[in-house]
Amino acid sequence: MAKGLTTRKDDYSQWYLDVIAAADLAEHSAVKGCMVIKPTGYAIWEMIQGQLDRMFKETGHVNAYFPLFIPESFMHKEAEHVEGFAPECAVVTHGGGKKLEEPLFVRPTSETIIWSTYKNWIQSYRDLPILINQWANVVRWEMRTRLFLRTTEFLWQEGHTAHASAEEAEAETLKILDVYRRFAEEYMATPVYVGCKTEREKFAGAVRTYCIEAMMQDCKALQAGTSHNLGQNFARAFDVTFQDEQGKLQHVYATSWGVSTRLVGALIMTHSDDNGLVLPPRLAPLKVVLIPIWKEEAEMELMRQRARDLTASWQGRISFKIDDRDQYRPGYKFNEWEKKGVPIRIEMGPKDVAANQVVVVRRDTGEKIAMPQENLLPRLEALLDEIQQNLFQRARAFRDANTFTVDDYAEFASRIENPGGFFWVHWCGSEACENKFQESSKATIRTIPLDREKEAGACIVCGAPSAQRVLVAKSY
RNA sequence: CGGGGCGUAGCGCAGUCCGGUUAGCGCGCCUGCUUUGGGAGCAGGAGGUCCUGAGUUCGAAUCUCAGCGCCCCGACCA
Repeated sequence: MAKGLTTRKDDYSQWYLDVIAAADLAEHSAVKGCMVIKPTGYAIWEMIQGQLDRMFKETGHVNAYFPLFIPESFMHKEAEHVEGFAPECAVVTHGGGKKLEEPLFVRPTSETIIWSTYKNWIQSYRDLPILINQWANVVRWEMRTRLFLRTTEFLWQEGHTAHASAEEAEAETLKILDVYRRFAEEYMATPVYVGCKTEREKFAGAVRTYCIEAMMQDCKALQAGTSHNLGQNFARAFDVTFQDEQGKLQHVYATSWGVSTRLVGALIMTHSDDNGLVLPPRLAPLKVVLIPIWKEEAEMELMRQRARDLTASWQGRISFKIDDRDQYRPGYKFNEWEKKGVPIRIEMGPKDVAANQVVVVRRDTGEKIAMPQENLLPRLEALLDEIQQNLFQRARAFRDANTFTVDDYAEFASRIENPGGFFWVHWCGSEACENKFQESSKATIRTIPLDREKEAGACIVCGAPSAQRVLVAKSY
């Protein structure tokens, strides 16, 4: 293997794959389009899961689990849904050596199996709301796959809620959108734009789809999470009704929302550099690695002991590791932990022990800081916070520097190709004009923003009146 | 499904055009010694259905035919 990684400048896609290999996150499996998530990569997913799970529970949700298999007839009950998903589904036709009476779809998403179940759970407004999340795997037979960003099978969470009114469902959809935004910004240190998808881009079967969109270091957009207001579509398809307080029978209102292992890909492409993975401290499974250094064998046990003494009080307070392997030299270890994205490395050799200090190295900047050994833990915790903030600010500065406001179509078409980036443009709302964006460069409307000031203008394509700008970019 | 490329050791590759000793190189791995503050050095060693099948030939990694698989570029997508 080459000593260094492919650089982002030379070949961004190859760099992405190199980072995954160097950090030992995942590899291709024997099954086409499916990946093996290795322990180091899975640990990151567990950090993501842990925090999101807390946030879901704080907002009143509970976890449950529904089957992997969905009877074919269920898939066909919601017209738009089946049209959108059927072409990319895996279907089981045989079981126990016999052909099945009815084929079973491997879930591409669980709306249908869940709403067929909710039918039995809901009779009265008193049964509502239902606020359920499930952690699961799903399968979508994609034509082209990329590790973490798009694999045939992937891990995700999907929330499926049931409500008594359209207003309540909309409030839930937006509440989760805000959970996703907070998670992206405060934990992933990834700034996102929040907004609404166009009719063309919305989820198959939804009334409205909201999303968070992030910018990767190649200036392409990545949809990092979606929250759908499903209206009464699935309740109608599965005939799920409830009696309201007036005794009137109504169809139930629904939402669904999800984020996936794609977030690991987002993390990689937001922060990592040409030396490997860079992880935001809050999602780093391992936050500190301590590398004792010795010259002679006699020093080895001494330095190991000093390392254990130094960290004795850290147990249970911070995730750390002492790398005292004797078969590798310090330089090798420095490099290895850099590739793996550990936020803080501590070097401690005989010179440091003599000076009663350690050398602390930041992964985000490479800066080396001498720190006294006394009271080290609080200093490290403060530094982790600082790294977390720095990564967020760095990512936001990058995104802002590559986001442009444009009012002329020719200028847009030229600049989306080179240098690329995010573009705020006026759009009249017609699908014809929406398709036009794609002609120039495969760019699409990523989102109709929620949190930006409205501003009247003229559609950049046709000149018709526009009430606000939308975000256009090339995407993953 | 269209266009391109590739299957040789765990990984990356050379050898294939023009058939011929025991199939080679780098990394990694194992053993030993010397090393250890930014990817160590030396010595020894282990590891191969050359993608599969059939054919041509005295002889096939190499030539022929068929098949399988994977990767990259497009259309589909979290």
